[in-house]
Amino acid sequence: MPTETFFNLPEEKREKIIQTALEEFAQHSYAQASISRIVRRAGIAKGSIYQYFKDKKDLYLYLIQLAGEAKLRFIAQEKPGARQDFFDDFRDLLVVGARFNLASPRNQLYAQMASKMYTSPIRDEMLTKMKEMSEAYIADLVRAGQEKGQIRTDVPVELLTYFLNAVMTEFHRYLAKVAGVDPDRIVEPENLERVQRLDLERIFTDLVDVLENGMGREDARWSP
Amino acid sequence: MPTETFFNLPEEKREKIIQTALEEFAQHSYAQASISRIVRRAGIAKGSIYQYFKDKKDLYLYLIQLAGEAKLRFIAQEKPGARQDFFDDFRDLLVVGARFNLASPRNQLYAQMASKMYTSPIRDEMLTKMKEMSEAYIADLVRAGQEKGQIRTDVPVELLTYFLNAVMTEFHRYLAKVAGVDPDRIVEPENLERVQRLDLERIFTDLVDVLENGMGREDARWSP
Amino acid sequence: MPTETFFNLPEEKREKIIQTALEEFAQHSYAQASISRIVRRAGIAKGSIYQYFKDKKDLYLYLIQLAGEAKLRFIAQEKPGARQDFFDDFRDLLVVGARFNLASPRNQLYAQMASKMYTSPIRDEMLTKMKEMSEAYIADLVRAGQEKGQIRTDVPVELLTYFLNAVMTEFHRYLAKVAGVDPDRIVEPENLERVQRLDLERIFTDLVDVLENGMGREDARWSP
Amino acid sequence: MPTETFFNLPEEKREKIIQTALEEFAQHSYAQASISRIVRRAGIAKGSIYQYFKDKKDLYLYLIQLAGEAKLRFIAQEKPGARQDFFDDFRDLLVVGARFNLASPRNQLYAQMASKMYTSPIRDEMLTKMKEMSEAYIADLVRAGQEKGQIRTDVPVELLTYFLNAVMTEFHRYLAKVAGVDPDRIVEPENLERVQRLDLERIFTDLVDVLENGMGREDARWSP
DNA sequence: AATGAATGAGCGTTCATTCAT
DNA sequence: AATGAATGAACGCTCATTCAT
Repeated sequence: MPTETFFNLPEEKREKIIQTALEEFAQHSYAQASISRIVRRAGIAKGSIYQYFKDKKDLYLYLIQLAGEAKLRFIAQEKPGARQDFFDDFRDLLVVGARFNLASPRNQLYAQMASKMYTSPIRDEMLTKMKEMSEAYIADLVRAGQEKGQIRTDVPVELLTYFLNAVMTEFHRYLAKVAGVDPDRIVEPENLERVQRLDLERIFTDLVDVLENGMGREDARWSP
Repeated sequence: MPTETFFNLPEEKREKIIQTALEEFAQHSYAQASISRIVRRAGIAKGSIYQYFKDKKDLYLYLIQLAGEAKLRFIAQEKPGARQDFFDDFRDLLVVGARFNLASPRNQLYAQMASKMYTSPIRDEMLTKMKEMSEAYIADLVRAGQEKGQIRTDVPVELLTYFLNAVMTEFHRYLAKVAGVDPDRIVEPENLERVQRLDLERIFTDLVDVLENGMGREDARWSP
Repeated sequence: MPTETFFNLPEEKREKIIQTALEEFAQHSYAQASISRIVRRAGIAKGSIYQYFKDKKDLYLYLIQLAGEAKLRFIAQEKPGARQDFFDDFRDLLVVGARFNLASPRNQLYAQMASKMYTSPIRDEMLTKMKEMSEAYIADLVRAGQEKGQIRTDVPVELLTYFLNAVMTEFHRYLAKVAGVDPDRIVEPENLERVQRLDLERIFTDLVDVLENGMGREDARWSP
Repeated sequence: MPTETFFNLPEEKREKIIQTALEEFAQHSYAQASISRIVRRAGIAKGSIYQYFKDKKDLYLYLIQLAGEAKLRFIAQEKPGARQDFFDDFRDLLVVGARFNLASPRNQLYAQMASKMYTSPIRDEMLTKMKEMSEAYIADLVRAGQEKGQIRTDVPVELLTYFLNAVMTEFHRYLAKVAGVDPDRIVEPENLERVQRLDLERIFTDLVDVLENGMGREDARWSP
């Protein structure tokens, strides 16, 4: 995590550094990301970055953390309270997640950083914990859904959780695919716009419908 | 592709090189994978690797090709012919895929290499073709399933394809999870064994059941 | 061209680097010149040279530029203004050129770098321009000489230009020869001294006399 | 010099090796010339070249020697015996030299190899001797010319020798220039043709006329 | 606190040459 | 005699990190 020095920096400078670093790490893999490029583009001295962060890894982890926090904050704020129906809730989750990503270019960067969590070459306790938390959250939802009698109980909860996870993880690729956009260049404004123009409501509805029929309790399915 | 020289090498040496290179490239991203490390661990001279392969990229592509071939060969041999039912076929696909991965540590490496196909920083005709083929293969299956009246037609085929893709892509993570194993260390023999001890039949059956109910045609569902 | 960093270096260090690099590039062809050798002999870290110059080519071009500038500065300072007679002017050119080369070992290095201009494997705009300028300069002199009626017009101007060029290009070999010195080791102080002790005035006079009789207008020749 | 083994080779193979090596060394500087490329293009084993030549240098020197010999043989055969007039003789020398170069692509390669003699990075006794011989040859001609009263004696013989040398050395550049051809690509057939189409007779006549007036004895000049 | 010069291990790649067969 | 695999030093260059000011 950053040093005290970093937090004493004038807001603007701190922001510039974060923005630049986000762009760098979103665009490149951890190993390919270049500290030199970051300081050059942020207009600060090479040595300074090491006054703010212990090393490359430290900066990287901080960005992921920031991303996670931003996402959580957004969700806490935007997500309607839990409703009665699991699938409605899950749909809300997807909607809010997508809205987060599309809300601003910065959020797209956050989204990309957050997704690195799962494939990062860095072994780190914090990452592990975040990963576990997000998986546990889904698992809890599923379990609650089962208890409310909305989710079938004849397959293990882990399987269903994995299912939902897979769906969420790969979702942005689907959107990119449908929008005809390179999934790795989704941050670029024109690509972002294209995705925003999709009929997301419709897509979500279909998606959740598939899930509902696959995962829902027998008698809950296809009753008109 | 490798030089003639490489194929003239004694089996054992060739094998050592491939094994070492597979481990290196499976463990690291393309950019991070180190030729120096490979030769050091394979016990050959730095110059030698360049007698066998044009350059790093050449070696990398060869490994992916090897992986693809091995997988195809396995599938051709093990997969029962197409049956009447889409979901039975898809289940076969998963079963055979998983059996391939678990058949040997080498196959696990192959599987990891093959999966790089989708995220490789290398733009190469062969890779592109392989990727397209595998995506088209799933889409074709889905379309055929719809024609046979086994798959619902009220959601776009792309959505269903994406679904299946997500399931396949993330599947090995699920197995690792259930087996209580670090997904990135699945190659290690003891981890491999743990996964092998899972009741794969049961897992597959459940998984496909979920899919069948989510994706199948209305009247095909839940018929006892 | 060098980075700002380079110019911020303490004079002495900068000088050491330039001197070492000049020696390396003067002694070897571009391809054979070794950055490793330069840094070793200059006593700096390998990475440092890349803080000062973009790459090998950048360093090389800088040295040539330095050489060109030094020579021009010297000429501007030492050369008497144009006189009436072409051959007097050309003699001046030779005199000043030779004086430049012999003024210091450094200048000898400069002279060697400058001469690389003509045979460099590097295609570079600056080099091309310098080459063209120097060729055009001679051609202009010749044409002016013809207009003033001092140079014969019955042979093509290109032939005469080539003549003068050949004379200038090979001149330093002649001096070396007469001084009994290896032309490739002219930079070494003792060799330099030997050449400096030659009766240059006499040599120039003879040389220009030959040229004047060969190239001058008929009636201008041998008039006592 | 080559080993006995080399001379025992079938004519055709030996020829192939020489031709390929000539092309390589003519096209690249000594350091840039690549043994690997030579053996690849000559279709022989890497090790073989070292059965024929001690090392790269040995091969290189042999090629220069071959070139020198070929040129001498050509001259001995084609050059009219010494005539009365020095300048006629020198003109013959140029004519025969040019004819040699243009006689065949192979001769162009020889010519380029021979010219490397003067700028070679290799210090070798043979080279030194060849260089000295060719300089001495010119010097002898000049001295004889003076004795016959055809060359002025009021400037040192070395100066005149240097003059003629410069003229000969730089001559091919002049031809290339006039023919509008890159001097470094003169070997290529189309460029060779362009040079061949020049009015060489006229060029030689002009050139020697300039020399004659510049170097000839006073009373020999401009007598119609 | 900020600077930016210095460092040196490491990279992929090339090459002439050697050596076992 | 011929082969071609093996070698390893050397190259230009990059990089995260350190350190003196």
